[in-house]
Amino acid sequence: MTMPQSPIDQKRADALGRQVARLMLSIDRGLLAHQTVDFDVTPAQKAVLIQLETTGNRITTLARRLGTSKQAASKLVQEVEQKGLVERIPDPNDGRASIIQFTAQGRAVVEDTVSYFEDLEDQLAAEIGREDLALVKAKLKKIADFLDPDGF
Amino acid sequence: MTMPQSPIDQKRADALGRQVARLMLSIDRGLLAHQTVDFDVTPAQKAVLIQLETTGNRITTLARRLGTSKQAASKLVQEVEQKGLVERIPDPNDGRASIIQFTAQGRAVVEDTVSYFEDLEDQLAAEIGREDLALVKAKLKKIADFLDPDGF
DNA sequence: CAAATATCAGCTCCACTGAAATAA
DNA sequence: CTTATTTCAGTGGAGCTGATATTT
Repeated sequence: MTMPQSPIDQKRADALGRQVARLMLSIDRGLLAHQTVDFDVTPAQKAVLIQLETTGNRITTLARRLGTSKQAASKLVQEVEQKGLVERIPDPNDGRASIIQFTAQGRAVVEDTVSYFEDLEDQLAAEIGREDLALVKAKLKKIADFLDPDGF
Repeated sequence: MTMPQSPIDQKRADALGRQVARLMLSIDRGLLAHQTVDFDVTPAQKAVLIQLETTGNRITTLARRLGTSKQAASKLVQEVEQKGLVERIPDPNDGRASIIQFTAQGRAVVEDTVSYFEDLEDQLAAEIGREDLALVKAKLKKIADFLDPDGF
């Protein structure tokens, strides 16, 4: 793993972006390994589940948050619906619109994911210390808010 | 931005993964905005440029690092080659193999990216303090090494 | 001849878009 | 007429497998 590197490659390896990308990949793989059932969702479908609030959202809202067209969002919701994770219910206040909601199964996946992150953070607290982890989380949030004030 | 949320949505929003994902997106967008020239590389092509060392690599090495088949890697290299960012030179020690190297233009892109990260880290140091940034970077590296010992 | 390197050809899935239809 | 949504048709990205050429 530790090979001789050119100075510029060393800089590239040490860059903040590299560590963040590695972390992202690890978190993703860890989550996949944690799921007892294989839900077999594509990355875009997963993004829908991430952006969907447990209180329910409209297609238009999802499309805006996903940064895609309503058509694409609609199709992705359809796919996730067929997997039994969400359902559409007619909006009682607007006959044209529908509300996308988690099914009981979908909500269970969300709760499972939350518990994964709680476990992960426990592990990391054991590794680097609870105070340092809290500090890292706080600073990451501050950085993310600074770089992306309107972010999700 | 601050809307009433269900407790579980609050937990989801606060999870480490969320902050890391936001950061990842911001870094990506910032890099795109920083590039004066539009190189118009696809995400997969960008992954090639990230994994390629300035000392040059073989297709087989790239394929392993990218986690794809050699065929897929070969195709991506071809595409990036057509954009003038890398070139193939025959391996002097192995007539079967070739070495993928950055062209002068490709190397300029790498150096530009490194300078982007240096600027970004200066900005972040101004925002959260140089010591805290150093600590965050060190802890992130430790976390990444812990979760992904064989990582890139 | 067997193994390694790389490429070519053909195929599939995914994600997205624009245009058009429907309903409120 | 505008808004929300869905369906249809098409596009490009990204990956795979199988077959082939070349060199070691």
